[in-house]
Amino acid sequence: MNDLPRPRTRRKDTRPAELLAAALDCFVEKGFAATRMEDIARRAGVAKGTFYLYFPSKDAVFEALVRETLLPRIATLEQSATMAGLGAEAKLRAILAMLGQVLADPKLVAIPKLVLAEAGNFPDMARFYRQEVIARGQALLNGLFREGVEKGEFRPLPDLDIMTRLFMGPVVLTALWQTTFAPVEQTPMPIDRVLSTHADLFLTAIKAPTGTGGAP
Amino acid sequence: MNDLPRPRTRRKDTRPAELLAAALDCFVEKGFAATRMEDIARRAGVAKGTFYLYFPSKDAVFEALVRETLLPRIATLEQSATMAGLGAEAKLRAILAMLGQVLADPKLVAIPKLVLAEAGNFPDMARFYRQEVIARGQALLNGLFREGVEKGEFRPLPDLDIMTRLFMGPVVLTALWQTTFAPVEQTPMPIDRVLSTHADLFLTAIKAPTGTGGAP
Amino acid sequence: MNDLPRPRTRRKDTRPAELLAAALDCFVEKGFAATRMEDIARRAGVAKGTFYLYFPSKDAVFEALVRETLLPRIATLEQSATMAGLGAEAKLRAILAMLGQVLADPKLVAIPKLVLAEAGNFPDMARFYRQEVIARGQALLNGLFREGVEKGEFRPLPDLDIMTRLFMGPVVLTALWQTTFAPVEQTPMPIDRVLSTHADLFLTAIKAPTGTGGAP
Amino acid sequence: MNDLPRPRTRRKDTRPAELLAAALDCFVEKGFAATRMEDIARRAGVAKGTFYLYFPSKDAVFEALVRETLLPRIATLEQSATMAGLGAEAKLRAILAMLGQVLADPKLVAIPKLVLAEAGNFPDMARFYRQEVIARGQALLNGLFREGVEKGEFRPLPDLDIMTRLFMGPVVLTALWQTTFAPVEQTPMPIDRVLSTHADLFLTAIKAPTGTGGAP
DNA sequence: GATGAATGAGCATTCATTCAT
DNA sequence: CATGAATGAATGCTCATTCAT
Repeated sequence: MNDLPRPRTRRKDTRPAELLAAALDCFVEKGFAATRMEDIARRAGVAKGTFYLYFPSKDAVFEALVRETLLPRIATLEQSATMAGLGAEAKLRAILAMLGQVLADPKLVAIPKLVLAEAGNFPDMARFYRQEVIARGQALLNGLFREGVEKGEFRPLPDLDIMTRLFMGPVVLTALWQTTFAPVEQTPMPIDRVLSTHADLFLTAIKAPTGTGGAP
Repeated sequence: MNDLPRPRTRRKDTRPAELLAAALDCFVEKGFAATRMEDIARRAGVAKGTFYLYFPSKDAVFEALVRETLLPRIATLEQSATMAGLGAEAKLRAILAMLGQVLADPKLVAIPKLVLAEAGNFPDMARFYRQEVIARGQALLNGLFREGVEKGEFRPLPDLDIMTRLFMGPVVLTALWQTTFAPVEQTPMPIDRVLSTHADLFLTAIKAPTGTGGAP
Repeated sequence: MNDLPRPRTRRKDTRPAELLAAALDCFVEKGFAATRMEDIARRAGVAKGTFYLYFPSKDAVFEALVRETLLPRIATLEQSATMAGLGAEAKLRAILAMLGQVLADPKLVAIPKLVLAEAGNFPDMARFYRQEVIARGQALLNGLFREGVEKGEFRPLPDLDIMTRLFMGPVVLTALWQTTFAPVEQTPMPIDRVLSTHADLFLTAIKAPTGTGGAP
Repeated sequence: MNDLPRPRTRRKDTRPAELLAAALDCFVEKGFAATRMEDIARRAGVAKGTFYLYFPSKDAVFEALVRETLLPRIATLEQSATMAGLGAEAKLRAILAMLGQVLADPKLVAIPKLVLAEAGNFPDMARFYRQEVIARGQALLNGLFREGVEKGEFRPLPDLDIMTRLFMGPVVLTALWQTTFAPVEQTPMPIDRVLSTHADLFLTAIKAPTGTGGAP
């Protein structure tokens, strides 16, 4: 059909990103295993062989995808946690708001899901994700909870790790929902309301009793 | 040749279950795509061809697996919710305890994860899971929350669906953790403590204020 | 064309030999690298996949070919050398005659040539050939030369290894000729005459002077 | 980027030779099939595309290699045979000495071996080699044997072609050894001793009986 | 001339599925 | 019923060759 041999455009520098984007699209649609190299190539508008000029194997594409896409995101999150103005509560709410934005972007949510789905076949990547993404997120949140407790914002919290997990639970559930059922759903999940309700409930439960104010 | 005379037990009736069990084992270990029919057959102790006497295709095995394994579990959960003695709180705690037991069994948690991972390739199954598992679970929990509110146990809850999601968040997170990182982890997650802390926090936040004022 | 789906004959035991024969044919015709698995399969009258039921890889076919075909031949040679009746000369002539028969069979000569051609890409096989074929041949011939010297048949021979090489030289040349140029040649090389002339010349040169001295 | 300004020496004339040299290196190391155009190009210090400015295809490189490298060598040999001073024996020994030098150079021996290995895939080249190299060598040697017989140096030799082959046998064997097993061998073959012993034996066998002449 | 990014036909290998026994 | 040898479409990857720069 496409008789014209396609201009064979030369753009060594932008190619990797284009290819990763195409790969992500495919992985999101069909999963890693069901995606053929040719799918990715075609979607990127190049020939099959071109892919191998930039990535040595199908696995490598996946790893690059995780590395390139997740790391910057985490860094952003860490920075924003530091800069935030005042209380731990405010910071937690800010983080939840940010996560809400991530959750709204199907492509971004897709990557963690891919990692989960393929963890068994890519143990190295699971480890990488565990250490570079989850561990850093945990440290960030643990720190905020500790800060809140120390400043008297929160009541004493016996196990920070558990708090972190409970805090992230609804985020994870929402992420999964978005990637799995949202396409088939008629009424979309109101991400922001879920997360803000979560913040309200969760903070209510851990906040130090306010003006418990015994009078003299 | 046939050293062990392998009684070739005519157990046409138990076969499907055995095959499904073998399939589950394989899927859990290597994922759906990476599991070969031969793996399943060998694990079940039958020949490759035998499989096709009971299931028409690899996909069919997967679907049967989900159907057969999840439905009974849900039924159990629904029943237990009905029978439970008294308050909504008690029922919610009981459900959480049950889920804790499910979470402790790697095989059981594996199935939802498989569904998630393969939802893209098996839209029918995703729909099935959405309707038969999730929807029913949602209805169950929504009912309990409504009951709690009506009986005055809980304070007014504007959006029951959201409550249900927040309630399930930590359960989902734990499930994912168990199937994905637990194998690589040195210190296991204390499922029960996570869930009981969750119950405490969550219920604290939604319970109706107790000593409401009391007049002298 | 072949609409009838071919009876899918079952013959697990004869297959490997058939496949090796087909592979040898192909390798002889086109060399190892230029032979496609499909060529071999088609020539053996099976489907491509069937090959992998019996050999794990293309390389493995080659190795099996060398092992299966050469070893028995060497064993035969060794035995015949032992049994031979009397003098070293007679045994050497007998060996040459045997080799002449091998040389007349294009398939048999083809294997050593393949080994030579692919030695660079299959160092293991080169080593195997060096040790199992050449070393054993050398030992055999060295022994015969030593025997001849000790019995007074031959004059003292300072370096047996060199004798062995000189003895084998014309055999090797002939082998190469057969596999390389014979197909393109109009007048075939008279193998037997070459070898018998070789025997005459070579033995003339190493035989102990007969009428040793004797004074009148 | 282009750190070394690589003078881009306009040496259009020396290029082909350089490329052939690089190609030979590669072919020797890995064989024809396993050598990639990129290997050759890199070794020659040029870009892949540059190769195609000088040779139309990979096959062409091979053919050029054989043509360019072998022909001069043969010419040298022919000349030296003519010029040599006196007897046929001396000339034969001289030729053997020359061949010994060729045999000591791995690169030179590699070419005939490549021809042998690829004869099946390059019938034209095989024919070329047969006619331009082998036939001329045969003619040369046949001539020397005839000369020796006519001059009474050698005893009558019924079939000169066969003599030539027997004469070349050990040379061929040595060549093969050098290219195939020498790299893996601990004790190298003493080429010169093999060839000089060969000369001694062979000439002993064909020389006319010397002054057998008992006087009356 | 020289480059090297791009191409796509080609090949080894895998695996779900079939069917003669 | 059960088997497992046979099948062949499908897929990841390679590499000779082209051509815009």
